[in-house]
Amino acid sequence: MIQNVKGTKDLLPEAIAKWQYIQSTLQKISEQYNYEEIRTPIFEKTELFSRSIGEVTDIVNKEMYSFLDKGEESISLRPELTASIARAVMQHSLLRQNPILRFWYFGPFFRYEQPQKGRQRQFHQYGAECIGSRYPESDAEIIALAVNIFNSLGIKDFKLAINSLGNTESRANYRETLIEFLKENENKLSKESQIRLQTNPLRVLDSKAEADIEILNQAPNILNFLDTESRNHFEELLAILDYQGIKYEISSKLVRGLDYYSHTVFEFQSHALGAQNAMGGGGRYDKLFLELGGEETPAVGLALGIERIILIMEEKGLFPNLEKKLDLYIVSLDHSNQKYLISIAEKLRQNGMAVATDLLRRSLKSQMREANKMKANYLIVIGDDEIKTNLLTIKDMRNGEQTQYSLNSIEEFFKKQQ
RNA sequence: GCGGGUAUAGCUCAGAUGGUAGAGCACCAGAUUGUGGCUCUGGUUGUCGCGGGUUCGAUCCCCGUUGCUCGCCCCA
Repeated sequence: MIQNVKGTKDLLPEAIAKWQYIQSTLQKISEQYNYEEIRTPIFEKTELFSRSIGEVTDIVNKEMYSFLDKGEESISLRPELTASIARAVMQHSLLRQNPILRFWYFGPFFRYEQPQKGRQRQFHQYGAECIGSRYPESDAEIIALAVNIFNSLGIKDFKLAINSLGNTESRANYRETLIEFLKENENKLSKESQIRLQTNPLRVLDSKAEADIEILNQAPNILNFLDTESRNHFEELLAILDYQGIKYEISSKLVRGLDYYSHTVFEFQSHALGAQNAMGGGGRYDKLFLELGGEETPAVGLALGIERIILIMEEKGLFPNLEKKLDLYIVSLDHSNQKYLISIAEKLRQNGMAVATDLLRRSLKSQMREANKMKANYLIVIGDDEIKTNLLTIKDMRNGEQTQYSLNSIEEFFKKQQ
């Protein structure tokens, strides 16, 4: 039997109810913050991602689904959306019409990795991007948006880790000092970290190897290298968060994997997840537009992992009762009445009711069982008596009460119910 | 790319020192041929992941392989 591709999942109807619940919350909160939905293509030219995310990052190096199309052009399934949004903003000159843009998105993303808990090859992200402001108010808005989403979903048990990488200059200064420090301790570092020392030294800070952590405790702190501008930005942001009562933890070793971040970086972490404890994260990317060949444009963004949020919500029992109820099930005693039954079902659907009927010519008992299983509120019975008298028997499935009505008065009856 | 665990009915799982398999749930039908839920009765479903080896005989032992899963790396 042909099976789904490794790292992908089918979303069966039971799961869909949860997804719709989450999506409607995401849309509602996004709109409250005046963010507008944006949808860009599932695939882009590979170059867009390699230039933005960074050539040496794992995402670009080994995790992208890339292929040559029939025009011999290298195409990649999107591993994230920030680059696509930047591309769309530049391509349509959106900033000429509006100095500030607020977008949100929801959709599938693709990375070729070994699947494990909370990590798939096709996964889904919600994200928000605030483009055009260099001020910390925009960082704070993005963070508050995320906090509000978690609140609305009932997720309370999480940690907001926050750090500043500073601007290009202070980041470069720190990088040099860090390399010097790491080289002194190179032989004590893990193999992974020794490699990263060459390719992307800042990310050595992220290492989870115990030996590395001990060494890193002695490492220079990035926050001591922020210049005045960078420090002001960070402190102003923290002051806004304090004022809003948003709790955070400054973690000077938080360095996110994408190259384009500068100044603020942050991550939402939860213990409910396994090893993949980040349920969302983001940061400021003031240099991204420049890297992509556009004008320098300050921006800050955020992404949440939907599968991880669902894992947390399932574990904590945060989903409300999402059971769907059916308005009405129509049963017939004799299959020769099918045409009549169908015409009544159609009529009531046109009045806005959700109506189901039996398609297997089953016994009355079986039809009733199915109506019960579908949680139908009402049942209409059609038999010879009903046809003779031109009345319909309607039963309230919740209390078992049964009455007879003409078709017209049934329509009236259901109008009142709605 | 690397390491651990695991694979038996649609689902969750039992099983025997090797003699070709069960339970619960689900599903279907029935319990006064015009009435569901609770209860009761009956019923359907498996190449015991796949390939090879040992054996009179393998779902069980051995080897290989694949899927799933958890972890490393990295990320959401």
